[in-house]
Amino acid sequence: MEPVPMLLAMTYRAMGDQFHDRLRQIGLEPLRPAHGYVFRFLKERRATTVDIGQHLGVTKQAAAKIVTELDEWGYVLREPHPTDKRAQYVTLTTKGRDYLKFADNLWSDLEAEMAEAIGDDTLVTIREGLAAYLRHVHGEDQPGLRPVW
Amino acid sequence: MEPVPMLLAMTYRAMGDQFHDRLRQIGLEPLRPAHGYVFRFLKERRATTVDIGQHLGVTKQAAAKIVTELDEWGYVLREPHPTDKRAQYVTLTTKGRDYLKFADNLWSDLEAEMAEAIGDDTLVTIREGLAAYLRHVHGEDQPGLRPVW
DNA sequence: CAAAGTAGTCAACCAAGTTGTCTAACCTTA
DNA sequence: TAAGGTTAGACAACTTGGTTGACTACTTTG
Repeated sequence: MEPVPMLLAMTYRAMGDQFHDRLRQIGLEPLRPAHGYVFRFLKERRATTVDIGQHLGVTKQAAAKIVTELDEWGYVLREPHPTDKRAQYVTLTTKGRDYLKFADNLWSDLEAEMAEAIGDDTLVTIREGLAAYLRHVHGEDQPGLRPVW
Repeated sequence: MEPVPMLLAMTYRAMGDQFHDRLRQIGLEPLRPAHGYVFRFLKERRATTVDIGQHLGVTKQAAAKIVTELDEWGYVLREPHPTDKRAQYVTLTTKGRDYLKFADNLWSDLEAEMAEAIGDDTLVTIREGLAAYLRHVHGEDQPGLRPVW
């Protein structure tokens, strides 16, 4: 019997590959997973580079590289922090929000197909089961998002 | 609602981190995931470097590096292929088998804890659900194992 | 107000992959 | 059975995406 993490890794890759394929099929430039996760993070809150690094589970330097890329490509911009002169808030541009919206739709499609393949209730159970495990292991604070192969 | 792949990635990492921590707590040198996956692959079959690369989802050159490491560390050895003079079979040494056995016990422990945290039946559903999805997407041939961050 | 801590940047480095090239051996197939 | 295409493995150069370390400017705390 295969260990659960292998199943997780394979499924992660399978879904990611499909996502990636369809994105470029449509002609939208396929960013890396990290970029998408940054968008999603910024959608809900204002955040500094350090915050982003923490969320992704990488160093602030690595996060800074990603933010710089996204900035150059026009998906985010940096604005001065209102009270802390060292810091900057990174925020989504309209282009960034549009990309996220589009990607979310694509994810929905993929999940719908998954639900069709394995059953709606099964998918719900997977979702909730994994979430529950993460809460159990990590309590409140989010774990690193990056898989570390 | 978070996309499923994020949950997969976070869970993969959470379990992997725990595994890693306990391994070194015990004093056993913690190899990388790829090494463990190679052991598991070799347990069941004789395989060449190319086979291993395919299984992991990397190029044969990348696989060759891993095999060389494992060889130097004494976990595997290469023996001549009986009929094909170009090829070599990679096989587990006793040290390799011992490591695998140990790691498997550790995985069992972790899964048992997971089962306790989220319920036995939930874990079974996750297992079978993911496996079913993979069959649905990939048919018979195994997908690449490496997550590709 | 001094000391310790933090955000961001720069630079050097490293790990783990990639592509490309080559040789020797293998597999048609005509 | 020779010829042309394919394959296993090795070697080398390179790319990617991270790391650690050092430093400045600013902030927080005692």
